[in-house]
Amino acid sequence: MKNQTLVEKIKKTGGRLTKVKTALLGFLEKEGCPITLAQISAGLKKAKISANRTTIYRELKFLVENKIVEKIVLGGVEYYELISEHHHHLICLKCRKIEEVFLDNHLESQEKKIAKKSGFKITGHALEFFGFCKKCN
Amino acid sequence: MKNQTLVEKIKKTGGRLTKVKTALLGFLEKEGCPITLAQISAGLKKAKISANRTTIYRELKFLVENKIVEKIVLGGVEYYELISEHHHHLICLKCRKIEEVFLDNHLESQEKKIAKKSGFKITGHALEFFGFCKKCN
DNA sequence: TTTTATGCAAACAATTTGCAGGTCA
DNA sequence: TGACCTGCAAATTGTTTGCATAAAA
Repeated sequence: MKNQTLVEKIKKTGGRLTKVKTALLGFLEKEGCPITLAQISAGLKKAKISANRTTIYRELKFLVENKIVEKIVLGGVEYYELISEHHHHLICLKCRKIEEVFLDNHLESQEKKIAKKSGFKITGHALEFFGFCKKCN
Repeated sequence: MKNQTLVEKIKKTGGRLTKVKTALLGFLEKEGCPITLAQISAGLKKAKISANRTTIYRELKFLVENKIVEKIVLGGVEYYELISEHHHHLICLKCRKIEEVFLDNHLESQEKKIAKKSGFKITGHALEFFGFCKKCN
């Protein structure tokens, strides 16, 4: 884990910088895109940090509750990713590769229109694109 | 179940118009928005169609496989809805009410832009808006 | 009558909890 | 040291399967 703000965030929660937490955050940071619990588990094992499955569940729960990590569902599969600037996802339906997408705030006008029509107060949105990546196409 | 095309769709699959299937489709039709398995289960029970949980799982699986019903995940919760014209969802974070939203601008220009930039061939997208409905706000 | 649907119990899988011992600050 | 973290086993929850029976076509 290189990101200093992450260390600060953990400290603020009262949590400790344990071996597993450090490795887990480092892995999420390195990947830079949403990854599954299975990938996390495998990644830690590969890095010789053989954390128990229970511990990983607990650690992820802690990170999600403290708004350091976000749990998202893409195409029916659960992923975890570090919380960062608002963005969307581009998912390959074949190899499951996931890329981040940044839009030039194009949904705001839509949101306003929908809010007016429906009476909802809109606080956020989620947008994913599905398709096939360069390799798989 | 009033929709005749649904009956036709079922016939085409070789499936039978059983008591449970009829009630299940009728319920999805009546609701007109995504509902959870628990809601389905409760709804059937209320209508005096006490289907076993196993049966509901199997029935929904059948309907999803035959592209009559779609399984979606909104804010971490699984829902089922009848497959219909492409649309998006508006979800109340408090009472969980879900409304359908139809956009005039179908994100096509965005998709083209992203496709060009990323090399992905984009085949679809999912968009949800979160907020608070008129009552809860 | 023949094939598919259903219910029950049991199997299976995923996730959570209790507790004893280990680790970090 | 004292509070938190970890691993193990057991409990819980959610979903699927095997099999005998009931119902649709």
